Amino acid sequence: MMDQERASESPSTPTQPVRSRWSPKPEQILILESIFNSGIVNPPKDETVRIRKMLEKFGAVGDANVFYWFQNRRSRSRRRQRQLQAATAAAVTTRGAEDHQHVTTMSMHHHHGGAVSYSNSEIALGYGDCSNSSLANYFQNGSSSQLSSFLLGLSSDGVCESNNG
Amino acid sequence: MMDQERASESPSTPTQPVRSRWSPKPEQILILESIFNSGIVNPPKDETVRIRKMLEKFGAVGDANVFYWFQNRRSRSRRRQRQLQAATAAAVTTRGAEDHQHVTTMSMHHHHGGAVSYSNSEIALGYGDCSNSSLANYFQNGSSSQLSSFLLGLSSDGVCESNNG
DNA sequence: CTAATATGAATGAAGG
DNA sequence: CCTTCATTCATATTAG
Repeated sequence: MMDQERASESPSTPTQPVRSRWSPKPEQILILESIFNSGIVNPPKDETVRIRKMLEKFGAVGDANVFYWFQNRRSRSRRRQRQLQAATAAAVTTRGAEDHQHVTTMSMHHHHGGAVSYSNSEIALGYGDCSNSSLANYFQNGSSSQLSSFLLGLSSDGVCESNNG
Repeated sequence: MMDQERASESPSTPTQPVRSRWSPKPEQILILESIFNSGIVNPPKDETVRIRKMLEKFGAVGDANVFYWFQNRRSRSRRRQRQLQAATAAAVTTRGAEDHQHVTTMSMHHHHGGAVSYSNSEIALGYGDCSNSSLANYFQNGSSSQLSSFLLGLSSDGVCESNNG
């Protein structure tokens, strides 16, 4: 379908284990999530290329990888959102029943979904991006200064910022 | 993929350790496997919800859990069959070659062949479903009558049935 | 205690 | 956009 490109790690390098699929580096993940949280959830082709070039500084990556990443990100963020809303609704519905409540709602074989305007609505919710486990201490060693530069250039809309006084 | 409802046991009960991930009860496993062996290996959303509701009678479970279960089931059933097939093929191919060949199972990213509907074709092979160890004696105590009702309602297509004289 | 295994969950990639 | 598949990660359980 949308055969954009292919990012091939160098399988010829025995120094690193061959990966059949792209594994985004922590820095790359940070960049991608930052962009996504900045409101750019569906970057056009041009933007995708720019992003890819940025990511390439931290490891091999192709336009397709970036494209897939955003596509999956959108899809899964939406799914989470729907699930949470459904769960909340169900919780309200089940008032009075102390027994089991069924958290129904899940998007599966429901062919056709309907074009929706996915703007920066569901973003900035704290389902865990900033305090991303090992990601935190990863940069404690000061591995990449370029990353910091990039991150600082982003609009701090809902982007990870320490609210520590 | 989609989010999961984190169906946890009651963390308030110190008698049992909290489970970070869903652990299907024996009855639930029986139901799931029965459904799977009935030919429903990829239940649509509606069916998934129904299944989840059924499972909920035996313990907390979410749609996502059911979805994951079927996904993993399909994937692993296939993988095992593929592995067996590969082993057989290799055995035939290596006739005359005294060299030692170890079933490396390396498939690479060689997208699927074309099979879509996995009905009761690969099922009924004896990798252990019916004679499911502890599952058998579990129900010897007559824990759930509802389960029996359900199991009897299934089409005995290739489902576990005692082939006694 | 550590290694191996089983399996629930997460994610990259692809098809439609 | 949606679903689905293959692979991988994480953890629970079991074997040594």
